[in-house]
Amino acid sequence: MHLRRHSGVPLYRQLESDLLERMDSGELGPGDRLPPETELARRWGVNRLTVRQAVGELARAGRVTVRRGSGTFVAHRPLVIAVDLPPLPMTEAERSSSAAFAAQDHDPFTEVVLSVTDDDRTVAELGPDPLVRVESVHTTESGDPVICSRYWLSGRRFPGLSGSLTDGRSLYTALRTDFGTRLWYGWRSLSAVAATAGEADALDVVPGTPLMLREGVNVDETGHPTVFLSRRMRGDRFRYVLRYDTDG
Amino acid sequence: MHLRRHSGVPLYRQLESDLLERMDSGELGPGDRLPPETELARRWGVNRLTVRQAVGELARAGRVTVRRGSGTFVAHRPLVIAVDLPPLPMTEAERSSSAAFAAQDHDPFTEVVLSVTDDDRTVAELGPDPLVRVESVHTTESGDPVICSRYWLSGRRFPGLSGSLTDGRSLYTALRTDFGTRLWYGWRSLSAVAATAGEADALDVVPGTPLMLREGVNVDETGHPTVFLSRRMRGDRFRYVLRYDTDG
DNA sequence: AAGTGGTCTAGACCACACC
DNA sequence: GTGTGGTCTAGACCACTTC
Repeated sequence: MHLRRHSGVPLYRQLESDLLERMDSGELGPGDRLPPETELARRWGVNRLTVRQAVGELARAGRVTVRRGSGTFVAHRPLVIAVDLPPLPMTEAERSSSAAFAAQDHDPFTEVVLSVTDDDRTVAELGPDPLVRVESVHTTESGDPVICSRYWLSGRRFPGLSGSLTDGRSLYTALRTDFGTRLWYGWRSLSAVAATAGEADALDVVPGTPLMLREGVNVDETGHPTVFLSRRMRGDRFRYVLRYDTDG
Repeated sequence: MHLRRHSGVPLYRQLESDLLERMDSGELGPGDRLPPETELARRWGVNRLTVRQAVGELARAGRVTVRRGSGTFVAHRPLVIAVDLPPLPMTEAERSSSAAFAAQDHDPFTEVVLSVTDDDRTVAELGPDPLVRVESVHTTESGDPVICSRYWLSGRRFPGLSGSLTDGRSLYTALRTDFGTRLWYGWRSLSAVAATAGEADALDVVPGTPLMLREGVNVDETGHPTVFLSRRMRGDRFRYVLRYDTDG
């Protein structure tokens, strides 16, 4: 690996990427100890503080575990503990996402589609079709970006989707009016993650800021999984509330 | 304000506390610009990097907004957007929290009570009684601390609670066996926050790591709010799953 | 004792925002 | 242009873990 100085990409981000690649390729496995910071600095020809900045980002992202006096270790693949809530009644996806903001008399967000791109990634949930990825940012009335979303859909089922999204319509509106597809909630999951550099940029926060990650699948009328979505919300701006009936 | 060097408390934490106090006292109000980093460094007699470390923590915690080239500003009180889920049936708090881990045949966590202390704080939700605060840490079978919890209860209603918790019993067990109180879910909320220094220490992560914050109230048989709880879970280890019935 | 990460300094240059 | 935060360096000392 070689570092490119003055390339516009900070050195510590390049180091971070390098370490991530090594972890993803298996060169560095879970439980392995990283070389000491002084050694990494020497090997890369950078200052130790620069190394520390890279390692700090990885630590907040949960990819490494730092143990003072002992070393920095590749984190084990997290054993994710899924907490299942009781099944909820299936509701129409678009309508109920607005209905959730009961106190408002209109949608408090402006959604702007940033890009519609072909994606070679496939999502098992949606089958083997080539996917189209839609990226958008939601902004409050006062102009703060607070949500960034990614949607994946079958490119085969929704040909020419990008043309439907150029006039500022939301994805769900386009799917209903141009393709006659109405969507319903399939499942949702909630967790907490650190903002990457790109997400931090879009949401106007510093990298590492806690975001609430909401992933899920929307299904069509026949129950077929149709849209996979991944939404990140500023953790300090959103709160999911579960109320329990106290009549029992 | 004066800084104490070599006091065991890092300088940047002292700066952080000082800025927080000024924000909480109203001396620095929402939207106000902080003095430039160079000015803060000069005024406090520390290096600019030390100031930056303090400001970085505040930024990840959402207390300040950093704008490159323009300044650092006190964040506005976040307009929290509450997303209400449909009401769920009230269930017994202890039983269903274990039942949520359906795949397991036993509770996968060990809960250790760290402290039981009187607290002059009051929680409106629980009434005017003086409160007792219980702190605990939950550990997985492999020994990883993954949850830290705080509970607040009426000290008047549960006198001598600390004596009931010394033998390793869980709070709910103690309340049932020693006080005859069974608890039920009232409400819960979910959001994402940054780990403070203390939480980071308890959960073996670096400060600023995203945690899932779950707050709520448990009620007794009569529906009376009885326990306020605040639980922080490692964001990379927990995932809440909501399933929707697809039979409709 | 040796090695690790944690904190802190002094100084430099750069990119961006605002006037 | 001036001022702001963003990045980076060289060097130092400390606290903790491990042997």
